[in-house]
Amino acid sequence: MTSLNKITDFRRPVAINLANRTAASACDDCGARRHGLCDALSDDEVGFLFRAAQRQTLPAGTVFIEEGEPAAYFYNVNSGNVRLFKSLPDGRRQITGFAGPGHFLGLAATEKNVFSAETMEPVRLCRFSRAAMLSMFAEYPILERKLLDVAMHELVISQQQMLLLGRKTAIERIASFLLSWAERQDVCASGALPKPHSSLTLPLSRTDLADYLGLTIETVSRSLSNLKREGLIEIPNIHEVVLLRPQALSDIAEAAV
Amino acid sequence: MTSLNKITDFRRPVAINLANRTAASACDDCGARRHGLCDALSDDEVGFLFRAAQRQTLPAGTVFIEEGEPAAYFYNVNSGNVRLFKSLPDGRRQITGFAGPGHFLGLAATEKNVFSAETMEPVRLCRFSRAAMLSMFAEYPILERKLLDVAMHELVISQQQMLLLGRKTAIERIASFLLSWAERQDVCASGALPKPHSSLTLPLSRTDLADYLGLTIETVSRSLSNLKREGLIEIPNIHEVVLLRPQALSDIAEAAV
DNA sequence: CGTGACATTGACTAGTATCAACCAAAGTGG
DNA sequence: CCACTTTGGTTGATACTAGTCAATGTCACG
Repeated sequence: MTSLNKITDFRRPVAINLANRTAASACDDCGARRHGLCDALSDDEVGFLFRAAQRQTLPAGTVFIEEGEPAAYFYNVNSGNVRLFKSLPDGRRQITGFAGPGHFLGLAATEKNVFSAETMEPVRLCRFSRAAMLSMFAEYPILERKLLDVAMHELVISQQQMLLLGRKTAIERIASFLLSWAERQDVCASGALPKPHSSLTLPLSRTDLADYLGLTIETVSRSLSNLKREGLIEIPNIHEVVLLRPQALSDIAEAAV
Repeated sequence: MTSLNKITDFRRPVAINLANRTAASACDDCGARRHGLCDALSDDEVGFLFRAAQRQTLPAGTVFIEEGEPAAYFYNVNSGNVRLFKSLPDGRRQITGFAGPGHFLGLAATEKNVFSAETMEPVRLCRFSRAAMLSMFAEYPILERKLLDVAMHELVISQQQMLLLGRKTAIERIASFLLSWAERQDVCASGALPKPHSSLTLPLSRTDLADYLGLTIETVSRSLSNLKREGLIEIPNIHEVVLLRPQALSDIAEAAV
């Protein structure tokens, strides 16, 4: 079914040497194989990507895209989480989003990067040069279609976030975040509320949360404490939150009247 | 300017096709013919679009896309300006952007509209059904690529706006807005500041401005007054602002240290 | 067991929202 | 043509949310 022989006949580009693995099997082990761009592709198509990509493994806290620098590469996250952000000269920071396995980075890139990206934990990713992207588009137009889908989805998220940042109160922002994060984690049915007592893991620090929601860490902490005091959530530990009354959270998040 | 410039170059020699003369000449008069999607197309291609489109003329204040309603159509603005926004049940509103001639609407659409659109003045637009869009994509894949560019540019804008809404003070938001609006108006070289005394027209009410910048009309008014008092701007009348010291405005907008 | 990083809580402040008065321009109708 | 109303904008007084500054708490780690 797949033309593995042909694929492995070709010489691989530099990057990390994956020794005696074939492209397809290497990608099979990848956290992104069934997500995002790669999910749109067949095994031999993904093999093409594999050969076009340079694979990288980065330690936590690495800034691998820097706002203002020439935008040389596109990235696809294989494992680990990444924060995307913009900064002001005086240090104020706004996190514009998070990217996990399968997420494609570089959509909002012009000649210069317009945002920065930093690993939140050890991260593996595939890196593509501009030229590689070109040839991939030429070879597999479906990628373009897929990227358009991704971009449109990003736009939807962005607009939600603009509403949150521009018009919601602190407690509403926290409630909104908890619900959206639960959805992201559960991949539950669209629109459905997470079931009560569903526990979610926050790989984010309070600082990240604050910079994502346009608040300070103190306000984030206080808001979470309020929700706890009101019995809407439980906080077993710093990186875990249990949603006790998702409906009540939703009422707060959407400012139900 | 737009993101994938190097990848997507749509300029083509203009070829007059007699078969589509009607369409081509009709579109020639259109404010959008040399912008956005239509700019990517030759005359006969645009003729195809012309036949696929339903043309509408709407009075000021018409909400023609409503958040939550089934997303049946895509739109291309021909003349006039449109505001895009999201609302909370209690009436709070966040304007997520404005669309003028040549702007394509519907990028952030899933099955349901995720935002609303309202005409700010009399508006003419081309309306496409979902089916029409699909057939257009099939016929002219270049459209998809162009849409990707548009979407990517929108993403860049969105991220800037998130930084503004999440982290900037009132006065910084106003300064940022004035500069970006001047750029939009002048279509000046990227990064260049508008020259002093360049006058800009704001077709927006203070309410629109407030809902776009995540402020109240009072704060907008006060911030403008402050800038006037400090001699950075002049306000000949409600809908006109003269930038006296763009550099000073820029220092405020970007929080220069 | 001490140290440092991160989180929570408290006291106070600042910036923006709210409420209200006032103003100017643009209708509207006698 | 001129009062009267309406609409949108500005300005002032006050309230309140979230920010700032500071002390305390918690946990992981050497």
